[in-house]
Amino acid sequence: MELPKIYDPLQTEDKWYAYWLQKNYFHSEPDDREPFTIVIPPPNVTGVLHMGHMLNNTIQDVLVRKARMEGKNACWVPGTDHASIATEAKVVGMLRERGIKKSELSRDEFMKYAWEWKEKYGGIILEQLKKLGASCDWARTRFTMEESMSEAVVDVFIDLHKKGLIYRGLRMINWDPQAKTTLSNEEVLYSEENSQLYYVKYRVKDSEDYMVVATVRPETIMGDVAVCVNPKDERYTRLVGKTVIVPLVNREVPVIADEYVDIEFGTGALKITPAHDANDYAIGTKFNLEVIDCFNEDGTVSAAAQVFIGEDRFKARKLAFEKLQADGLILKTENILNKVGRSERTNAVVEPRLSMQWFVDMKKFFEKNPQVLQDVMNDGIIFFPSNLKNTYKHWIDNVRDWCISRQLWWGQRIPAWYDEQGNLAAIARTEAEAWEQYKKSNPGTSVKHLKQDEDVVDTWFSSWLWPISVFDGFKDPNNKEINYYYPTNDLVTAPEIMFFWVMRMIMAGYEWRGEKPFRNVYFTGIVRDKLRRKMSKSLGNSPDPLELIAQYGADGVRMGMLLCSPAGNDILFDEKLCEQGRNFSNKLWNALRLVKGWEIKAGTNVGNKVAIEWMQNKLNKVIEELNDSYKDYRLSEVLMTLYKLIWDDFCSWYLELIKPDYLQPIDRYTYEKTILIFDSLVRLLHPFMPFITEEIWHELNPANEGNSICIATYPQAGEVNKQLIEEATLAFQIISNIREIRAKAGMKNQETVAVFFSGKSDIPFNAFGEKIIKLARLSKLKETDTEEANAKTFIAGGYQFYVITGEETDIEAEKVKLQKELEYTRGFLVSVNKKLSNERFVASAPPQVVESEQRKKEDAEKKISLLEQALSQL
RNA sequence: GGGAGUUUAGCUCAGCUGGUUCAGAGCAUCUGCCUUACAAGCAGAGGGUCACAGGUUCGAAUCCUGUAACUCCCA
Repeated sequence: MELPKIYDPLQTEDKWYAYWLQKNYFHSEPDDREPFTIVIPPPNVTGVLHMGHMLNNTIQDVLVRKARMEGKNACWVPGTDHASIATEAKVVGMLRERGIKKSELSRDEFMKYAWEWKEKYGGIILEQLKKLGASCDWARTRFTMEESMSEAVVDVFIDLHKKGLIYRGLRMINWDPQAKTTLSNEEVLYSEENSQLYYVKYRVKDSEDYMVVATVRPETIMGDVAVCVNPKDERYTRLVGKTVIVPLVNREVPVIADEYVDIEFGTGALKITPAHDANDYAIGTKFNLEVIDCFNEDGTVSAAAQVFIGEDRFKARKLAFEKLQADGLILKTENILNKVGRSERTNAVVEPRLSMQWFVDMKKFFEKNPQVLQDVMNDGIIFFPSNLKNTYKHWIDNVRDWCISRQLWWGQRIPAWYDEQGNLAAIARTEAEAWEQYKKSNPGTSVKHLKQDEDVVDTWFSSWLWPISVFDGFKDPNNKEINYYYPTNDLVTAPEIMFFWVMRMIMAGYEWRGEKPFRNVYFTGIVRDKLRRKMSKSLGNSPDPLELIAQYGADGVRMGMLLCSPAGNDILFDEKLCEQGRNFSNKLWNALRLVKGWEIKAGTNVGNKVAIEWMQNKLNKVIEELNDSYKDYRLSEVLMTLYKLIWDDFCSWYLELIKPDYLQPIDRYTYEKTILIFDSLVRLLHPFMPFITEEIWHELNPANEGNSICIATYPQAGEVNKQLIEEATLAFQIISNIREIRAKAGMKNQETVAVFFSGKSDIPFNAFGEKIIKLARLSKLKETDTEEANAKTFIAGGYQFYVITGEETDIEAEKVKLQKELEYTRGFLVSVNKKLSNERFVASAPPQVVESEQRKKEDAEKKISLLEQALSQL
């Protein structure tokens, strides 16, 4: 059978993925083995795979595949979240295309369309993950809006309310007066616009004095309840505590002082309109001020404003200005640039508006569950990288209550019920239950109907339950699965959602399971482009992952992503990285071609034993290093180490060492050992490059037919013969030195060269003598006690080598070279001696360090004497 | 405005509790090779005042202080 010269991932990847699914390797059921669990950070159902997902899921797959090979019961639970805002926007868009307006639909009708949309498009991203090779247990796929998970959400709401951890309160929201809907922060676009700044006189009561207040929104003057200045502002000290008269409505309001006010901006005096500005609202609350809402929901002036009633807010601005001017209260106007927020959908200027919302009382929650902070701080839950612990603490220390209601339909509807006047009547799952509750506390009520809250809960209010709810831990808190899989092992996610999601999962874990949801949290970086811009759809700077996979193979892309993505660091994505991954695949493939191309003859080539043993020892040594890196989740380091092991040690050294001459067969012993080594290498690499390793693993051994590398054993480190590794390193150094000399002398590859050596060292290289002759293409390698004339020389491992290139040696150049090395080594010796003669060093440095300095000294002295000898003989 | 973080080769990054095996890796660059596994390759080479300025120490990329630039989070 002929293997093609270039590896083609398209040929293998789909084939093996189908095979794995068919064999059900990724499915997990509780059993006696140690569990290894990861729950996927559920991607948004509206999403398509982007580079962030690629990175994140590749990392999870590496961890899961390794655990599976280690014999653990690996379970990776996939799923999606319902993303209320994004999905609702998509559904509205779909309806618009069909000529349907959301406002024409009932809630139930809308939900039908939404589910239709979800069924059609909601699974795309999961299918894409399969292309990447993700070894999820697909039978466990969950969705945050499915019935049982939604029930958990509602129950949790009710439970928190009972515990007094949920309350209803006012909050400033972004209101779109054109669409008459609330907007999330993400749906508001801010831009710099030209505005007028009006300087308005507010008369001081019972005085000829007045204050000047600068505002861009004179139409909100009717809602003013105070004027605020900075306490440090000496211009106004005399006025603090006095009363001023609000123009247009002649309301008497106090002058108050608060640090918040910027002395530099405008006149340093700020009018306080709690109903129409979030900061003003905060100050209003602090000073216990009245709230006067002077707009209706369509942006017209309300009756509460007293004047301009019914006029549009922009018209009212003009009218207010004219009236103020007529009253002689305008000092001046000024053109300024300020940030104006507009609705992403209607482009209407967003109106800050107070509205009743549901909140989770975070402070109380943390008081009840102090482990949420403590367990992270004392590494009960370990963060990678650990410096993110600071950020986590900072967040918790400065937490604000979590607003969980959203003015949308797509999501779990809030289980709150109101009477006809809009008073809260009950918190209950169903109308019947609500009714029963209400009647119990209000016997003989005249209320006829209860109405459920129109809002839904925040999507994060579903996601924070994810590690528990995917195992039905709410429905059935003591079931076999939750007891087995929870707490999960690793969570892999982006640092941006540490607060939105990670912290809240930890909260939920302690509140309802009394236990953390996961042991380790690995924070990936943000994928950026070469210009350090975040990859985003709107910038169009994100490559299509599926196209990348088509071009470089999933293995190539996985490797490209992981090669330079240390935990927590941003990764600057460059297609070149995938190219490197593809090239590596090809390298592996060609190593296979070489090995598979050999004709095998019986017997043992004793000369290869040293190479085989070296490679086995090197392998053991590297496995230890890999384990260390894995322990700290340094996956890019693991991958780089494997890359070098395979490319440099295995391909460049080992295969060249044992490779028979052209068209010559290989001995069975060497062949079999090589297959075993190769087998270990692909098993080590499998978590990173699952497809090509599966393909090669099958090619290496016909006995693997019907089996899979997915469940093959992960290689264990054996003992390491350090001496042998040192000998090999020296031999390779010698070879490289000779090659360099050959290259400089312009020798042809076929030409051989004679090499002599003298000197002694603790590290012998004779075991590799034959191999040096082979790889450096020598005619002979002999010890000598006389000086070889007309030779190029070098020193390695305490030996002096003479390479007879046949070329006239430039003695002067040779002298300069040796002199330079001699000087460097002498300088080195001086610094080492300085250290060793320093009593404080010898006394205070650890003995190991002193010992190694001693060794350095001896080596340097030896080298100096060799160099001096060589120089004197030139 | 408050907080956190980053700054090491042209690029992306390692460098754990200070000690010339600590100044590294990969990519890129340069030179020479189409040597029948691989030109998506082989063999070699060059490249850094470890952001800047002070300090602690026998010794600092590593610890401390300050400065500058950038990034992120919150307001």
